Amino acid sequence: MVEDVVRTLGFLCLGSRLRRIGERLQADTQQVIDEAGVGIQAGQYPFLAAIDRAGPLTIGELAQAVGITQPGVTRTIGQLLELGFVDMQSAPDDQRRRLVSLSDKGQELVDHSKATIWPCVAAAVADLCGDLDGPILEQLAAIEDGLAALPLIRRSTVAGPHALSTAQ
Amino acid sequence: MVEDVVRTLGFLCLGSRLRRIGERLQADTQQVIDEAGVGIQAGQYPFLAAIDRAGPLTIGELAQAVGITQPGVTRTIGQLLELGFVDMQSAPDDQRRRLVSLSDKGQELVDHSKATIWPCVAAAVADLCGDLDGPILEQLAAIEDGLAALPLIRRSTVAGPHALSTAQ
DNA sequence: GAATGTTATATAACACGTTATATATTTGCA
DNA sequence: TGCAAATATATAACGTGTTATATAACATTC
Repeated sequence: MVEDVVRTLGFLCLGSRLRRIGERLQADTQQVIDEAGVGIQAGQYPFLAAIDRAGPLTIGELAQAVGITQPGVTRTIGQLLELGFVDMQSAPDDQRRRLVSLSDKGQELVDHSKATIWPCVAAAVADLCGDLDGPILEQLAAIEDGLAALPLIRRSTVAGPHALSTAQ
Repeated sequence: MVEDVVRTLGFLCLGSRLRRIGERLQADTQQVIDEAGVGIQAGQYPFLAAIDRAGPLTIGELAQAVGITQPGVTRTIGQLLELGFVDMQSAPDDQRRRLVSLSDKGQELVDHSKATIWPCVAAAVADLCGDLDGPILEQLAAIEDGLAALPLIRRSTVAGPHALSTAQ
């Protein structure tokens, strides 16, 4: 077995390491979402949550809210438009701004998710790292080891269309 | 100003958040590398470091060492081959395996980096988060705030070809 | 020892972030 | 008023991760 250099190098590779763990966590979260039978990508949720919390937002405001650049927002909102979860219209006072709002279908998805998937994911992640403390490198090691020992989806129980096949 | 939903949602968006911080850290690290006049990508360093530490490694071993999937390794090693930092040859006993080793130029780069860039990056990251403690969400908030207050490159001092322009 | 399965790497297609730049609208000032 | 600058979004090109699959070499089994 080859040593994990990214872990060994510590602070020097912290960027790579955070990315790597984030990708792993998002992939695991995606499993929970798929399990619940919701046809959406994990990375699209923050956009819907932002609009749900703040009301209709422009592309630029969404970029601030979600913390990515404007072209990334434009693309993801394009997908959510295709999927019918959001609507977009020009702001009446400024034709450059596009106001993005939740469609009925989008609001339903958010309401359903708030009641089922989101608490489960949050609880599973909290189970993974909620009690951790101490230096960040040690916590990250614990998170990686924890995910290897028991993936996120095994730490959550979502009631959904496929619940029977996964309930233990 | 719009609220940062990814931060607000806490454990629910931890994956997105780790990715986002990791990307930011890597981009900041890239600035330090560029400043030092080394023509390499931040994400390529762990590959060189792995071979430096363990000796020649196969594609599969590199995937383990760096913690990404095999196609990702194949691509990055292709780039490092183009750049002349590594050599690749089939293993004598098993023609399927490709042994990747540091070229003279690659070994020089690693030796130089070990003496200059790497300690600076590690020190800058340690300055950012070395003294942190407590729950991970709080530490992540401190890291994001810290980067916004003083980017990584302002926390490091690299002696390099452009040192004059950046020394304070 | 030829067929079959397994393993290691390469390639293709895609996801989703970035930077750089184009376009459309609004703002501000001579 | 009309034109230059600023702002908001869209688009293009790229980086780097993923999964799925193809290919080549080795291992096994009858």
